[in-house]
Amino acid sequence: MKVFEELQARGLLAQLTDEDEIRELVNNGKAKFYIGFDPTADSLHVGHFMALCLMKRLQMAGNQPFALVGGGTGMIGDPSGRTDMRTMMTTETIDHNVACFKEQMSRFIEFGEGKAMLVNNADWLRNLNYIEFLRDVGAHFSVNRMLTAECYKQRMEKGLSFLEFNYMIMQAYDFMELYNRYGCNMQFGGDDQWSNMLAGTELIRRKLGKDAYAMTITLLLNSEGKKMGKTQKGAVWLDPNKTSPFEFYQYWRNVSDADVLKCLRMLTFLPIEQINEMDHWEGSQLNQAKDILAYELTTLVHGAEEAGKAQEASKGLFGGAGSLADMPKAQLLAEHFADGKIDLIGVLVAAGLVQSRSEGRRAIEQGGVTVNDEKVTDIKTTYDMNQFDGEGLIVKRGKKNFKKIVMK
RNA sequence: GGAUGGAUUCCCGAGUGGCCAAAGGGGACAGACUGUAAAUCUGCUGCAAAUUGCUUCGGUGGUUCGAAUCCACCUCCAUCCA
Repeated sequence: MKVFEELQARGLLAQLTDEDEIRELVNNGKAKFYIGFDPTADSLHVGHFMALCLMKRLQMAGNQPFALVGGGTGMIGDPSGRTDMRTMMTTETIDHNVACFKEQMSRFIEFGEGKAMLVNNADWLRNLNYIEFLRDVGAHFSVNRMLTAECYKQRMEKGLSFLEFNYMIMQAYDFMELYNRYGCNMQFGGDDQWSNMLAGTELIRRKLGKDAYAMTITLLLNSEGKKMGKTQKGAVWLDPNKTSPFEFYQYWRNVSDADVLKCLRMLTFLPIEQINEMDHWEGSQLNQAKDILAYELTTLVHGAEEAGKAQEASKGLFGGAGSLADMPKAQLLAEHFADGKIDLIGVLVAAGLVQSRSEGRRAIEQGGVTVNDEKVTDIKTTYDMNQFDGEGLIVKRGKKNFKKIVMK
């Protein structure tokens, strides 16, 4: 199976400008394509991960990828798929985020001579001359047409600033710039980028009279139609300091039944045949599929060692077997104690298991807290300092939040 | 620049002088049931030294014994006119 068919079989492809042409180039390793990443935070997240995997797959098939970080477009903010305005970031923040992106990306993609290339659109966007740019590029865009683009629809309700309205033009200009500089004639990206990408192919056709292609990958939505990789606390990050390997593992371990196979297909590098086998799995057997998914993804992002630890810790806590050595820990300091004692609420707060003492009180009163597997319902329970010596205590809030508490 | 409507807790949204830490819904969290899933049911959802106290209804000042609610000014948003 060639790479294009592989992508198709995994359900990754959403929209294409010219299927035959793209298949031809991609399958023969002749494509030069780019994917853009706007530095909206100081770490990549799961959405970016899909795009990076796509890059990797295509690179393995001999194509040349360009990873474009948006040091310039980040100054504008993409209105696509948003109902509210993006907060404006300072140049310092953007540059910092760009640096973080670069570092994380180089762990997934091989950069270097003849391999993948990393470019930053700040290099050509930040110094544009307004008047020249308007005459040169702006003249080729019809506002009437832009307004009909899907990515602006939602914003027509809530309001759209002129700043953000220009985002599409910037992205189109990027595409043309990469075409001119490197002969890059393909752009891939998330499906929400479709109209921005089309703007690029059209600009290239009008300005240069050349053909360029665009292809989008399916957005990873869960069975409820929400973007995956987001939790209530925010995105699932690839940076281990923002989302620990254990949390990362748990996120995928907990996806709903309806989404496991889709995630395996779209996110992992397991052979498609092997995944199709799992299609017959039902009921509790699907639990195994979730374990495979979680392990595979954690390995890809954090390495086999961390994935193994996360898996062991999970089994220890949920399955009985396995090791508890690598479960999340929290340390208490002497200053947490008064007269050598600390109450349970204080422990919960200090360990970060609850946000406030009120929340801790509630959790205990509702029977949601266990210490070393024993339910504690008295909010006045206190502990001595020496109880946290050695192995310490395992404190659990709810079914899935726990920490091993030890003394510093 | 002009006219009108609006800003309430994580989100939507009720509340137009005291009975308001603020209805209802969603989400989140906890419990039961389960397979670390979904669905369902129950509880809970500002903070704390916790039958009490403190801080909160865009901002600042004012009226009042008392303000989310009334007044003034300001900021932001939407719609229409230019």
